[in-house]
Amino acid sequence: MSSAIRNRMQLHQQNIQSVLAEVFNHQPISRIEISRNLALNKSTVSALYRDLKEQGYVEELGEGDASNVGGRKPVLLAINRQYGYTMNFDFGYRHLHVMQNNLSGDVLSYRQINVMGLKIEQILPLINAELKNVSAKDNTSHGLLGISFAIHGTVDQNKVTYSPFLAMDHVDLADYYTQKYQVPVLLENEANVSAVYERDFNEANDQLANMVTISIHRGIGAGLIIDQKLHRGAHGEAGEIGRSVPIDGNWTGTPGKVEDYCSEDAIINQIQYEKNATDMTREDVVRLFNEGDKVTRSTLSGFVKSVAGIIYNAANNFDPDVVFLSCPLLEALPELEPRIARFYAKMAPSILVPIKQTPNSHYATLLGGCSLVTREVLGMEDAKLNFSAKAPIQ
Amino acid sequence: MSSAIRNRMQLHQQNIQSVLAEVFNHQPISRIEISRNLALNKSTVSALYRDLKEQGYVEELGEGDASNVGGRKPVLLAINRQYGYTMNFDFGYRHLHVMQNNLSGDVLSYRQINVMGLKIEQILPLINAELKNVSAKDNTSHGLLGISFAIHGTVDQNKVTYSPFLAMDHVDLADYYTQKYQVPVLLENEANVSAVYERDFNEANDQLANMVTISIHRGIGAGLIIDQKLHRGAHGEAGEIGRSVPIDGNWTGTPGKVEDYCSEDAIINQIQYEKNATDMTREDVVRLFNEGDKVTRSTLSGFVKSVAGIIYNAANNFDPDVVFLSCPLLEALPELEPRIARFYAKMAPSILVPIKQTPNSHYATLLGGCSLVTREVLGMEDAKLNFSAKAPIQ
DNA sequence: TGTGAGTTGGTTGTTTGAACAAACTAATCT
DNA sequence: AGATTAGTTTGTTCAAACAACCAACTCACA
Repeated sequence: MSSAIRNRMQLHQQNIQSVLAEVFNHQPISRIEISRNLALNKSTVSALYRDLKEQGYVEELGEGDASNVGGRKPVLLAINRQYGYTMNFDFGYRHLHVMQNNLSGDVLSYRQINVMGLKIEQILPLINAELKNVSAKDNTSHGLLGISFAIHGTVDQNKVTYSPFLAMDHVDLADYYTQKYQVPVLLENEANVSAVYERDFNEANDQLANMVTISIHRGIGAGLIIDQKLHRGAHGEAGEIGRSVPIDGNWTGTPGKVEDYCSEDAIINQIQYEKNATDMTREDVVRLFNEGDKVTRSTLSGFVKSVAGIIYNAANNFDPDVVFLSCPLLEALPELEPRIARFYAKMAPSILVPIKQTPNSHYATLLGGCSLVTREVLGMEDAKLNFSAKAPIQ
Repeated sequence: MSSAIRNRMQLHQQNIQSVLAEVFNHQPISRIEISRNLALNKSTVSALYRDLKEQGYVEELGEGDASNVGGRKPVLLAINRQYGYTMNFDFGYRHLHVMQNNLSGDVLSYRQINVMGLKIEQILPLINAELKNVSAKDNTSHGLLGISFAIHGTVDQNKVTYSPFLAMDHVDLADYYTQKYQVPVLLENEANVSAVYERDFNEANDQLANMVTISIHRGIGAGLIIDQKLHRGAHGEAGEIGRSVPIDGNWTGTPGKVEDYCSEDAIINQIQYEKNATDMTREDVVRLFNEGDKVTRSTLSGFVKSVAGIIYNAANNFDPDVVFLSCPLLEALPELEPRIARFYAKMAPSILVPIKQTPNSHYATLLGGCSLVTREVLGMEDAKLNFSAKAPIQ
């Protein structure tokens, strides 16, 4: 309760934020419309907007259309796309994904950089070069505003606490880049930013309070949106569903984890093993499947059942409005999705949570990071921001 | 964002609520202390308190001690214990538990009524008699303020959606008692109210934002406190962990659920089966265990391992600050708890979530219901209320 | 033991400032 | 011209902040 607003000054600050959120979510929008949406007097909105404009976050786009029964044309307001930009990174297994976004979340540039087999010490110079390169071309008023990193592992207190595929616990990314650029730097788990993406960039989810994004890459993790907020847990480990063990009444010793049976890695390894092959990739699996290879087909049948079970368990644990799957393998084999849905439907007794795919999972990851760091830049961590509303390019 | 405070009237209302919450949480408390806690001017607090007093929720208890360096004695304020009372029920398997509480959550009376084998139609008259009886003895100013029911099943929209042990989907308790008494009537899942109990009645949990209460009775369910709020899920089914299925890569047909292996019922049935007995109760199991019966000991060893696994999975899913166990069987056999903790510690790689027992689970259930309905009476659903702060009985 | 300085709790009357309301200007339509 | 809508200006409102006060206590010192 100590964060609740109590006096007029705090009320004023919050109302400024509300106006900014309205501009963000409904741009281009007129003052009078904001006034109606927020139930604030139009003169109040005008005053609040003046303050915002002094900060530089917003700008006038020109006049809109007048109502068809006469009346003055409204002046359309929008987020200032020339204010600055954020840089958002995703440490993939094979590629470092890099995205540059403006304050409104529009994609300014996107690049993949091959980092296969590189150590973090070798990747850092590539990141620095990227930042330098973008900075040189920049002509915004405030330049770099913030940086986000999506981590395939767990993050606590803005530090990597577990990173199975890329050793990086000896490098403090947040500290390093905050020192270097004096801007907010944010690390977040990859499943978590995917979940944030669905909340903030997908207009279809506007009214949904609870969402689970199940990310199946080299490991398995879930990003949890609960009551419109990202639930990180006490130590940033909420949604680590890949570590779950079976409870079947008769286990001895250390039981196997979900991840051991149905991560993308586990599936590829199993097929590899049964086919006596080495160095197989996802593309090999997709090819084998499409060629009708029996071993691959049967392994992926098991995968389908397991994923259905994982969805069922997640639905029982969190009871979300919707479950998203973020899985490149499933993206490449879209025919598996209805089979997963069928298996899931068989298990669930009454309530069926809709299952949807998050297309282009790397893009989603980067945009989720963009949302988080943009919020930090604007000081709007808890506001409802809809990044899918795009003002027309001028 | 439409629920955010925007104008002075709403601000005023919220500040009144804040003062009420301060009185509730720190009673007996003086105006000046509230002023300091809320960072509101003392004259403002005085004015807000005057409003509250008109409503009747608060009262003056008399003067407190002056500071030891001199100064006027403070006037101590507290929740008006004579304002009214709430009635809180828990449908146990063998007993209907009934508790009467005042506005501050103090227990005014508690009774168990044998309902073994009765149908809901036969239980309703018993509830009505109880309400009438309490009402006759009452001398508060506003009498009955609200009613809560703890349900061993799922609840959505204040209606029972699933109730395995007591058929009650044909009775609308909320509708019936709201009509009859014109007060708020609240139904809630038993694990959920247990979780609310830990949040609101256990001072030790004051700073903890995330808690999981695992309730192992005839079934298994979890109550989730996430970010200090009860997470019910989209359909009131969050935390139904008893329905989880094992993901082990090779299941066929319908897999068994957690509940089938390690609910109290499952354990009793298994021992019963292996000993060729009938109609065993928890007390029989406890006796057999204490007598050193081999079958019972070995079955409970399996139970211990399963519970450890359930805790581990819950910790991975929700990453809470603490896990509570609410289980009469474990309460009766306290020596099992350290064994559960040991097994859990073996599974968890790094972060160990503390495990605690909720003693006297029926009491906890009733008090959790009391908290929820009291909040509704006061219109303070989302405030942080600490029911463990008790003013001295006058 | 009595008095006065210092301290704290609480009230009263005044000021402040952000939201509001009304009257205004501006710009469109029919 | 009259109706309608967008936005500004000017003055009002009212809840919180403030300042000055009263009430009631402690303690030191005579």
